[in-house]
Amino acid sequence: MYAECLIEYPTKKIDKYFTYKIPLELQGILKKGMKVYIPFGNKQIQGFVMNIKNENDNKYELKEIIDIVDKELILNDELMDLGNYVKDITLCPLITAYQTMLPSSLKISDKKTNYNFYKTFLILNKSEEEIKDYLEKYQKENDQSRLLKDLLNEKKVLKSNYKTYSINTLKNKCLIKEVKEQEYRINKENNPHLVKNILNDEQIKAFEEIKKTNKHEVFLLEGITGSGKTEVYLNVINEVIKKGKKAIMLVPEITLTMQIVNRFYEWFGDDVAIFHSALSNGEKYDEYLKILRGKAKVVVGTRSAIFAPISDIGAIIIDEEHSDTYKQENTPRYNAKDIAIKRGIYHNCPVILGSATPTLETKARAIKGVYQHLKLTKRIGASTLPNVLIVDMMQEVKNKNYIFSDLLIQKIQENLIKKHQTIILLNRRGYSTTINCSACGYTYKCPNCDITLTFHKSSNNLKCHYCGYTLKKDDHCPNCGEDALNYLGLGTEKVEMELQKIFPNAKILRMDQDTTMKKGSHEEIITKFKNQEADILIGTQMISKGLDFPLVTLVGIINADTSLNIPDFRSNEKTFALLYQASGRAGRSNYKGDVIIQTFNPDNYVLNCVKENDFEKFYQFEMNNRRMLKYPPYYYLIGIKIVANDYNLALENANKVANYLKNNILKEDIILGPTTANMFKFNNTYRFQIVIKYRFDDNLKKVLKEIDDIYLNDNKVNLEIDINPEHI
DNA sequence: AGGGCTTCCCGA
DNA sequence: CGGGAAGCCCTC
Repeated sequence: MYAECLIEYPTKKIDKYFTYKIPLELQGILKKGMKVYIPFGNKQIQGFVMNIKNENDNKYELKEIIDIVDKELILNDELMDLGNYVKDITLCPLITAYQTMLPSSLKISDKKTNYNFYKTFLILNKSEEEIKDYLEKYQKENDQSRLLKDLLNEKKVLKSNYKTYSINTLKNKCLIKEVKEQEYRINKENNPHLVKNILNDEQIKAFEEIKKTNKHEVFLLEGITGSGKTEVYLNVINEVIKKGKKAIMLVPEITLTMQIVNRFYEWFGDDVAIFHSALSNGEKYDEYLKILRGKAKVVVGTRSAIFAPISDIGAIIIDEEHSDTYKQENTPRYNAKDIAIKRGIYHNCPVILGSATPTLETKARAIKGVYQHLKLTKRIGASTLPNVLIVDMMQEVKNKNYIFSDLLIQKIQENLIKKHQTIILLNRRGYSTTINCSACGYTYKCPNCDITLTFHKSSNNLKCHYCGYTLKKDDHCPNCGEDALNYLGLGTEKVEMELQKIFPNAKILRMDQDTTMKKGSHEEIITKFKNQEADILIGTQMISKGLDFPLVTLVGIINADTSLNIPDFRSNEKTFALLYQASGRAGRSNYKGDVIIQTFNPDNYVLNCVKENDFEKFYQFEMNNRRMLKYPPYYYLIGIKIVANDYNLALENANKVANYLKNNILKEDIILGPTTANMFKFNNTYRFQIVIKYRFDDNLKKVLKEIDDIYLNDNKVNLEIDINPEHI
């Protein structure tokens, strides 16, 4: 017997099968879809079994498979096929597709404990009698005996309450062992107070439509912020479970979505498995096995959870479907929405895309009838949509208001008096975005990347937000030595300091990448704010998503222009979604909410659509732009990046690629570029970009593969092909 | 990917 | 002629 294997190295150069002999003792046990240890060249690596066959048509002597990595870890036929699909739509090496599906860790010893989603407990590993005997002989009163006595009384104790030394000693004597339990796990039994909210007529209608379907169908659940989409999901999944089937629910980012995850635990308790990249390898492995063994009926997770190895899928839900986190930005560059639909077809089950601000592609398909369009137009309960005001910062600057407008200050003041809470959004971290010298014009720039360094006052450092380069700031200009450094631009850190100056008694929290470095700090900040331990929360876009703070009645958006000015075809769409979502944080209870948008472009159409809370109007406007500029959903896009350490080499090859495309693809296809890519110089590599816009071209993928092959053996020039890119 | 083998270029 | 770097090729 022989096995055809893929090699663990993710390179297109060796993206082919290697045949190995299956030793007798593994025959019958080894299955396709398993990982194995194999000799390769002069070392031992991992392989992935694609096929098992009786005949060997190779002429040379074959090597033998050494062992199976994990007998339980095996990919089923659906997922084996899905790997080929991922390769086909993203042009990645096949092994990369399987590596994304399987938990990366294979060694259970890899487990990291004490991660915030889990707690580690200790239990006895011997009978109570044996422990009592041991204690009698031991005769000492210390941490070790205390631990054993506690265990006799309580059966299970928290590891963190005891000294590591005592634990290790007792573990070595095989008297105790460790078990890990999920911290957030709420069993149905322990939680009899589950409140199933009563659905309103729109929610019922949406739920009934989805429930009714007995075939694969894609639904767009378009519901304004606060309209109760989650309750619809919960009911759908409940129905799926009743039928003996299972469900996958994708969320954009789990740390920011714990409120939703907790709601899932309330409904489904132990039937829920969570899956996301912040889990340690050991934890991922555990959750994966739980799913594989059929112990999980609902998988909640981020992008890669779409590959969860469950059979009998009854529904796939993608919450906040417009979120760009569903597109993977490195190989394999897949979009979880495509995988969801592929799996939906396989399992003959509905796929539900939910959002208040769906992508234009999704909305257009819903309007065309490709997807079934369900709408939630009313906020649940007594809450109403907030009142949005636009403030012209051009006028404010004349009054020397560079950061906060008079109106925003006044509203914050009122809120402080009323003991209501305020959220301030600024989509840029750090203190100031640029430092320059007014004497000689010197600007601090990253030596590796083509951007200015952002100043972080708390650490007195200048940081590159691309590559992480850090530099200590000098007191004087490093170029001319003058004491003339200017701080330009604005970040969350500065907003926090300035606001504290204006309101010295207000309690202010800041949430951005710099304050959430530690695991669990997201949760900590959110919980503090929710418990009203602070009056004002300042943050970047991470505070705009899905959070529900009943007492927030004011949202201030500082410099709404930043995201409008990003040179990307989606910048309008992203801006609308960000501001609309942020606005949705205001007035989620009985109090009427206010949103203040500060901008230098008060007449901007997108901002005015936000002001009017009118997604429909925005949609019409932006569809028109996209049609005229030939962008999705009217045209498909392909992005090709040409990357090299040398500027000229990159440019030269970018031109070569463009020429090759011109000669080989349809005349109707549009080729843009080569131009410098978005992060033109990044980590000392130069990046050029070509964009293809096309409508119908069956031959295109073949041409892309050809180009890809040309650069296979070039180790100076790298190609990155992104099919249906999220950003260009 | 990574190791080994070949080639090629330059100083002596 | 020799050494070292760069390129090329192979791995079941």
